[in-house]
Amino acid sequence: MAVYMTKQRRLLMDFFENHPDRLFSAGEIADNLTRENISISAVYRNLNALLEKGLIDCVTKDGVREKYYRFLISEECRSSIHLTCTRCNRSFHLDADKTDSIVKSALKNSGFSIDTSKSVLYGRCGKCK
Amino acid sequence: MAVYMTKQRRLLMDFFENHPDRLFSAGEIADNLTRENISISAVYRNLNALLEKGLIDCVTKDGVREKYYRFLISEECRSSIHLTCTRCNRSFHLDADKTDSIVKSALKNSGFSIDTSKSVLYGRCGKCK
DNA sequence: TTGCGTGCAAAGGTTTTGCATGGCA
DNA sequence: TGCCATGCAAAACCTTTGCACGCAA
Repeated sequence: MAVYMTKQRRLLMDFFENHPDRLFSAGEIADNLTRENISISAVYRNLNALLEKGLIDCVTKDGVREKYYRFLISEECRSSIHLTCTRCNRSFHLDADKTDSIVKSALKNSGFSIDTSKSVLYGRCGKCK
Repeated sequence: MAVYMTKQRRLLMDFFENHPDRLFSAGEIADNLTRENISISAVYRNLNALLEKGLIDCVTKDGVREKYYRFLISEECRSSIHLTCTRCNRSFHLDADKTDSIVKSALKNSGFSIDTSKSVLYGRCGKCK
């Protein structure tokens, strides 16, 4: 299936590239792009397209109904457990070796294999404490 | 504020007591109780009441809009990071000292203080592998 | 009897979808 | 030109809320 690079998809990808360290809901993204002529349905369709391609990922926040999206750039991003600040929505990463030791420990103790790309730990970052 | 033990609240508490190790969405709970005469709004209102009393907790699953609820029995349940199987929805716990070492490590490295009650790691349990 | 909890239906907010049109390759 | 993506509006989905009635204490 061919994929066209439309103005709207470009806008969305630029947006993510310019904000690599935060989570955004579809509504927030749309708000940020209102001046640029993109409909809310195009935002959602492109988010889902980028999700399928693995360029972004999607998490949910506790007690909040919206889904939140985030750009996946680095290998670190894909292989480490995310820390997300419940106040400012910024994302951090647990050390790779710390992540690794958690994964191994869960596997050894209860046979549970953690999917790091789906796992988010919530709390407060240093600035928002 | 007085609290009445109605038939519906009894049903819900019994349901959680009989399924201590899994996550359920409000819809799933309602489906399980269809024979018992309980409305979906009573399910939601009781879930929120139990939440406030701290008898259950509520987490979100990655990329899924529904909220998931779970019975909180033990101290371990409250103080350790949860592992949840994305296939069967069963819940496990990371060791208390493992949890502790993650929390300390995140704090030391990036000043991030993890809220364990809000944090869930996803993956596959031993049986669902 | 008091007032909390219920069922029902409607409203709320987020996300998806159908359809005709627009625009990339 | 072919067909993917868009915009719009409507639908779908999960959750909350208003209201009158029922029922626990």
